[in-house]
Amino acid sequence: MTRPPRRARAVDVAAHAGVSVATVSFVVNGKAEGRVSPATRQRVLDAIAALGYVTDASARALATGRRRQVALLAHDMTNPFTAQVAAGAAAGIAEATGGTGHLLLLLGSDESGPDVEPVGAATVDGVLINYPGTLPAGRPDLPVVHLDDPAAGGHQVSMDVEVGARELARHLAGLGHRRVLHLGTPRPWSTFAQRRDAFTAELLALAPGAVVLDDRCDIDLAAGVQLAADHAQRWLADGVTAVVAATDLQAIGVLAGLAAAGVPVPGRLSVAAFDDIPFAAVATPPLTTVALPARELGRRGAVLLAGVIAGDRSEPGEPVVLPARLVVRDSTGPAC
Amino acid sequence: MTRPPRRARAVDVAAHAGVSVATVSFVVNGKAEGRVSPATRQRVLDAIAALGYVTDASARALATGRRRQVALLAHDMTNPFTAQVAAGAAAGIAEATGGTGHLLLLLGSDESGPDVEPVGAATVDGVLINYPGTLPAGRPDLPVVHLDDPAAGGHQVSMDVEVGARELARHLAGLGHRRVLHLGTPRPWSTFAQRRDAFTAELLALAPGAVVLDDRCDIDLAAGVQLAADHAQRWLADGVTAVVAATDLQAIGVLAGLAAAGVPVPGRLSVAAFDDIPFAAVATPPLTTVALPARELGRRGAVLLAGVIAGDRSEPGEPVVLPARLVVRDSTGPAC
DNA sequence: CTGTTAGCGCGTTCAA
DNA sequence: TTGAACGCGCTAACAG
Repeated sequence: MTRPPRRARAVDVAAHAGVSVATVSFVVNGKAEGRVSPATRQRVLDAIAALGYVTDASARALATGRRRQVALLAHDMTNPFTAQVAAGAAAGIAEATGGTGHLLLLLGSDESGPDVEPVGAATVDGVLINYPGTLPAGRPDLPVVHLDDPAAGGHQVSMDVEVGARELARHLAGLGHRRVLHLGTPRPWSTFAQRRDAFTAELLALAPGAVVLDDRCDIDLAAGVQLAADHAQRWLADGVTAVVAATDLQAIGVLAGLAAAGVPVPGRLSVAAFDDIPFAAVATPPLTTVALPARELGRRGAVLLAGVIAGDRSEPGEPVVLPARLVVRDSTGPAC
Repeated sequence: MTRPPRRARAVDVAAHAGVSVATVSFVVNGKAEGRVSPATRQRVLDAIAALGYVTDASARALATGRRRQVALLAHDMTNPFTAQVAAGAAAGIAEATGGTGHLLLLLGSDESGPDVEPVGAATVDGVLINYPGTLPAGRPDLPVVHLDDPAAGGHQVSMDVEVGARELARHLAGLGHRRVLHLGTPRPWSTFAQRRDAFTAELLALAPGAVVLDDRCDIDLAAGVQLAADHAQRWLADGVTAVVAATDLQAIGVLAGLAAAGVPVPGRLSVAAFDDIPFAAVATPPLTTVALPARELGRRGAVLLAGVIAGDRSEPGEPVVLPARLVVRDSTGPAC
């Protein structure tokens, strides 16, 4: 058993400061108040600095039962939206624990979906879930916060996707669009169903004769490009004047595919989507999209999770719903 | 001290199977061969399944000295290139440890830079570094692998950025460009310096009278847009016919800024860069860029790190250098 | 082939 | 105000 060379341990600090390990523990954990004299405390602090002592996370976890780690489960962190959620979650964790404390652990950085084994192994105190999957059994009461999954029970923070979808429907209806293609995804996420349903309902309400057709492709650039290249002519033949994608990534791909196919946007076809990732603003043409606060989603989720872990609120309160709003840019125009 | 309700422990499994904890430990860790009879082994396996037992990661880490976690230090995983590196690293870790084992821990998901505290706290067995920063003291011999940092010592995997840069120089020189603007970054990364120097050297070698001007901006879309909007006219006035950015992100921003300013690309100005993130292919016009294998960089780095941790090779061998190649698309054309 | 037992480093109760 | 001692769950010598 090769073991890394010894770092300073609490015993060493204790010896160096001429106190017991208990005292060291107290000052390290901020429980010195009324238990350790200021002078002693300082001696311990000096010893810690001198020895470069850092509490061993594993030992502490074993002793306290808290890992100081939380996981963010997502299916693909290569997706800009997910990356923003993660960045927000990291910020939220730092914020909620005072910087020093829990840290963020990303699983499933790939399309293959998260490896949830660590969750079962009690590597984490809680989980932020941003994909519809199942947790490993064996940890039934692990604190969990669902992100952007309105259908999930329990603690959750989501976004007012419906409001945004309706705003988009109004925008398009006002532009005269009556036949729009909705580009969904093969993934059964409740948020996507919600986007589609709210959009459709509002469009039909505003324009009774309107028709919403359906198509779908994976959430990635290449899939969008391919789909548009293959289906653009059919869409046009079907009388479609606008396509609404579930995500910006798909829409940006579609934009590229349409450009390659020589279909003018928004001249011949309007394109809109959801998310407002940074690339949406620099697409050609700049993409009209329902801006979803990804970063804030992650941040709020992390703060909520930290609260649940700390025991602030064990009962799932009102789900947190973040605002979404339509950002009109140049990819949408009057129906032709 | 509130403690989560008890999950099954090794003792429970042992009791359930009518064996000792040692036996349980052996079968759990795959060391049953020649020590535990197949029948006993099966009994233990059944007990594990029945009880839903999962080894506690903290306890195991404390006992073995290995955390089964590695960290990837990066400054912003919101950057598509970084995200790919991370995805590759996750795959590499899984590959090197047989899937069940080390997991990836991302730090510094933000622009603020990584929070290296966990490294000091011995939360990880090794570190993958993708930014020029310092590790916390106190862990002098922690296994480290540098990614895309040719100037770093020790174990490292990088990319043949120089070859790519020279190829780009040849491409541009062949197109008649003699005055090109190099768009660098404020960050002192050795890889960026290398990109610039190799490009410049080759261009001057091919076209003795050529001039490479300098400008710089942060590695993000908005910075590129802003810079182009502000400086495009000056660049043109200076006789610049091509701009080479250190990263695709900057270039894509520049493309958008140029479009807004009404400067035709590649008609009036050619634009090229490094990385080949997925968005480069769908930019308008599609971006000519030096493709850098981000995913493979992460994967190889992880595999190498796993090897170092396992003790396969403690001496930094030949640095791994991955190939880079120029991908010519439509953003570059003849100098005007 | 299987069981016993001593740590791993830290947190915390209890006694001093 | 401080120190001694036990337990967290697991691994791995060492006995048997």
